[in-house]
Amino acid sequence: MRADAVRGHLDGLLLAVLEPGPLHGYAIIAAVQHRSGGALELRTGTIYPTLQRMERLGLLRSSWDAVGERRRRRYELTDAGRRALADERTAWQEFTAAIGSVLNPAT
Amino acid sequence: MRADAVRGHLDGLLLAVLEPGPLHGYAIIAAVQHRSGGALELRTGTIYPTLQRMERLGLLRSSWDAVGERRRRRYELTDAGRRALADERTAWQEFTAAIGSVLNPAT
DNA sequence: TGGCCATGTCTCGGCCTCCTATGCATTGGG
DNA sequence: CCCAATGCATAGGAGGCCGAGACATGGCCA
Repeated sequence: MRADAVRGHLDGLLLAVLEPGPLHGYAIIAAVQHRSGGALELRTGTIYPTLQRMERLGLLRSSWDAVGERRRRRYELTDAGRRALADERTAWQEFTAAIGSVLNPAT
Repeated sequence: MRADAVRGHLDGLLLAVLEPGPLHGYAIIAAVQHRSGGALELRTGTIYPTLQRMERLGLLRSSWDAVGERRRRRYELTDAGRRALADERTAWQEFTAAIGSVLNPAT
């Protein structure tokens, strides 16, 4: 599948994989890949700016997580993020219904 | 719904509405809007360059259709276009399965 | 012990694709 | 008589993801 097919749905993906609990960037990529059955391979150049933007919007909260000398940034959902995730799920339903009914008309 | 949400799926939409028979540009927009239940409103600035590109690719064939003094360009699928439509439908299934399983995990 | 790969975060430029705005022509209605 | 709807077309702009690369740590293996 074209890797950039996630365009417009990236926020929902990130919110969804963060729903069960906090993750850091690399783990987010792995979680998306795992939950999509290997189909979606996000790039670091894609998600880091997006995570920062989502934090600016108040959907995520981040903190540094020290693992020995190594540090990694741990992202977790805010309440606004959970609401945004619900909205993304609704929008996804409407989106697939709209495109799907054009692509495969019921008639 | 965000109007530019069709990004990446526009070709499939156009191929799909042309499947039953030839249409001209304005009618294509109306067909997409109708079949999507009013959710998808494409713009002329979006579809005309796309139709030209798809014709260059051999997916469509066009001819001038005279209605009195007015002329309009009638687009129809080629065999390659029908194959491309089948591919788009397969890709759509894989796409929705991938995003959907991340957004709403079975577990 | 030295090097390489995996892990991990981050930035910048580029490009694809769709949008907005605009122009132009014909036809019909108020 | 003018404006709206129909109809085609182009140009410029912008958003969002990608590719490439920089940089640092830690583990493995020769």
